[in-house]
Amino acid sequence: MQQNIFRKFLEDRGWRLTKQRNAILQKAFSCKGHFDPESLYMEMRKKGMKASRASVYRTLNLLCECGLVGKVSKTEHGTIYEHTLGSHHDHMVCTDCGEIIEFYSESLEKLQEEICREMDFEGKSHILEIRGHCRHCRMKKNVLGGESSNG
Amino acid sequence: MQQNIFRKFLEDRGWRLTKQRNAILQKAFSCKGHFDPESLYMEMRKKGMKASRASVYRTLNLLCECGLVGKVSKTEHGTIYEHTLGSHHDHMVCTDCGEIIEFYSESLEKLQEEICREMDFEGKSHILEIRGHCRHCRMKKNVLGGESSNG
DNA sequence: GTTGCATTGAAATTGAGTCTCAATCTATTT
DNA sequence: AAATAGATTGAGACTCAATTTCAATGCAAC
Repeated sequence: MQQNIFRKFLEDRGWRLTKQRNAILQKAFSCKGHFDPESLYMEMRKKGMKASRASVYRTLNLLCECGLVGKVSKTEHGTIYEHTLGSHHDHMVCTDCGEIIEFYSESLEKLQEEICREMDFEGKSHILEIRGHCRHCRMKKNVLGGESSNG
Repeated sequence: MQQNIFRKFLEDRGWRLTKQRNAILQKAFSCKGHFDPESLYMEMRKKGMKASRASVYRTLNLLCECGLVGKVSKTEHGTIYEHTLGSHHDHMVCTDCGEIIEFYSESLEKLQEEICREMDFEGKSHILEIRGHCRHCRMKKNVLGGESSNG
């Protein structure tokens, strides 16, 4: 369980799992998929869980270090995080509605390993973001635009 | 040539290819590989090409829109750009020395297209960043650390 | 030359993220 | 229980990339 992992990570450094750190951890893991520090901070305030903005950022960095959460991507409006207890996956981002779709492809992973070998690069991790349009937005566009391409 | 592409892009909108915009375009394309707005701005100042910071950022956004340059990644120290007249490629980033190595794999492109088809996602572009250690840094580490693993 | 925009640059502003530092907490020792 | 030591916190200051503002300027068309 993530709490124990985090506690161990902290104790190894002579640090403690404080109320605030635990609250932030819980909140981060209560999010369905992805989250950003600012929203997390705001939601915690709303729900009366007290932790300062500084603590949120500090703790998220710690959680990154111990691998419990990861940075998905940096947008205009800050860093997007996700919790990474599940298996590794990549992302498709709909540039219309912002939806983030997770996917995983064994072949893709294997292929990247192979490429790294070929290039004599020691790959440790990767971020793949495919940008485009999700089915939902494509359909919406067809309805609104009414473009019936003859081709 | 990039100047004509940019001019056309601007004229389509009733805008002009001004001295500043052209200077920024030239400077961006004179960079070998990757560049960031701040360095570009500073180098332009040094060489006496006058354009304000605002114009640099504004023009880079325009160049992005018309596809002549692209954002490679967002780092702690700002956005990294590249000019994209060459063919598409992906990046390996050495987390030790920061070197960015470009690579291209037809199979990788094909595989991604296939995955998009499977997921019913209309992929328009992608950003793949493999993070790890370049050969150079790996060798340096071996020399310094002297870790002769017996395994 | 005047009208109408586009453009520019200096400076102000925004906003994410980090840092500072005095106050507080917690475990341990005496 | 008091003292000690170090970790932790939060408010707010700060940094820095990037954007916005706005008055001044440029440029084309009439």
